[in-house]
Amino acid sequence: MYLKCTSCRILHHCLWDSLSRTLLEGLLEHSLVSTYEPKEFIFHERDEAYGLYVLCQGLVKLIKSAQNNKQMIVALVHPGQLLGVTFALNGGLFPMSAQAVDLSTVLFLHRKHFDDLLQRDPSLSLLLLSYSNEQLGQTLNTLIDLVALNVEQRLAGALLQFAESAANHTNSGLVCRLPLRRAELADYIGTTPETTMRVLGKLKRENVIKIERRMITFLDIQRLRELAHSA
Amino acid sequence: MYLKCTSCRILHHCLWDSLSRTLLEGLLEHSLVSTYEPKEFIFHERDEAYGLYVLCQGLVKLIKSAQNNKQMIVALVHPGQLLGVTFALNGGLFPMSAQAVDLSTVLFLHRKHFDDLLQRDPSLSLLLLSYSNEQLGQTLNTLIDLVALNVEQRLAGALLQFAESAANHTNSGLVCRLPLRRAELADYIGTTPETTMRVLGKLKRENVIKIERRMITFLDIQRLRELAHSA
DNA sequence: CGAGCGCTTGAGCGTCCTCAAGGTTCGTGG
DNA sequence: CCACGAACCTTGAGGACGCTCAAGCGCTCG
Repeated sequence: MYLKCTSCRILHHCLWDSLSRTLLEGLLEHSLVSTYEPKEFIFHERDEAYGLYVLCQGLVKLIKSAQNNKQMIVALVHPGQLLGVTFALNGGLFPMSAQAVDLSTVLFLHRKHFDDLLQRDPSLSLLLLSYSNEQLGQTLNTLIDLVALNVEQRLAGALLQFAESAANHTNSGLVCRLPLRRAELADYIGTTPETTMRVLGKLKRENVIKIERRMITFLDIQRLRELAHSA
Repeated sequence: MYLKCTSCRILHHCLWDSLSRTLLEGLLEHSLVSTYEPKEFIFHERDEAYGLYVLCQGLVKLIKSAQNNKQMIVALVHPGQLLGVTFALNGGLFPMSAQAVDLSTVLFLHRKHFDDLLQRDPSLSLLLLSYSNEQLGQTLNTLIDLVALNVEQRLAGALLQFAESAANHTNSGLVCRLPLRRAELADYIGTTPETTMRVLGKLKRENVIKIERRMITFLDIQRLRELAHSA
């Protein structure tokens, strides 16, 4: 289900701010848009990287799997961000899979058009380089958190991320929709659903958070920060 | 202690194979060389990245630290490889520290000269991009190993790396020098020195390896592969 | 209204960490 | 050349954190 996307506004923001107008329009002209249902894969680990993906709407998780049917959510991708960074250039393979969490609209640019753009504006590759480095830095943070922090600290950290990205104030505190299900949350912080539940339960009992369905209320965000950062 | 390095041969290999001769010579002309004793730092986490580093001789570890004086060896850098990838371009901060393991010779290229090179040959940035992606892929592998594998599997994997990179055949099996001390080995596979010792002891008792001082003999490398890959 | 999936909680146990102590190697200076 | 201290290596005992397996409940959607 491919459509031309000439009216997509998301590209005018975020990463692409520093690009020239001609580049942006070239991107809009040659790229293809498709939508993905929740749990649908955009690409799989070890797929050949035929091009570049940009998320327009929705939420996508990047996951890496191991043999023993364990997996880890390596990153969450928000609208305006790239998927699969630039493995497309190597003609290489994706090191992880991309799977829609919510209904998502994704823009795809084939490698050949991408190469054209790079020819026209060499500064594009520098932008991508800084993006790739950003990704690397994020992954290193995930890595060190995994060895140095316990589950409660990691969970607190993840919840704080959600709070910062999409929370609304109400009279009882910050409120936002949990973007991930319990099992996904577990994969995100590198633990099991059961352990995630137990720690969530502890936070609820201590009146740090409140959860109803997919909505989470941050009753004591200061306490949550203490839990995330201290020993 | 800076010296001009016009005779360094290492740059003619490895990463730089695909660069033009003029670029290579520009690199040799403008870069500075210094040597580092074991345990000496080349740069620290959160340092401003003033330029690019290339390892000519020796061995360097990239480490990331957490509050609770835990740390993790994020990568080992061998001669011909880059340190700190290209955080230099952002004018950003290093996300990890670089510390010499063995006596090491390191080439430094200031950002301003690096920018000149990028101007002259835009394909350089693509090369760096693929290098950065390679790093990211490696880090993702470390990450998934950490959540999906136990200590024995990770240790077996690390030992196999050493065997592949620098082993000599003898009549009793493959032999090589362990590049890391016990505590470093522990930081490399994300555990404690004590646990590392216990698993090493188990492997010795089972006649999979033999260790004397810093020399390790691989008595049954096939068994080691089984331990690394299976559940 | 029923089936399936997601959520929640419990019991038991295994892996790995912590703390502690003793032995060995290495470097340095007398 | 030897002696000493420091860093490193090695092993033990004990315990905590988080995983596994299992079961019941609730929501949601066909």
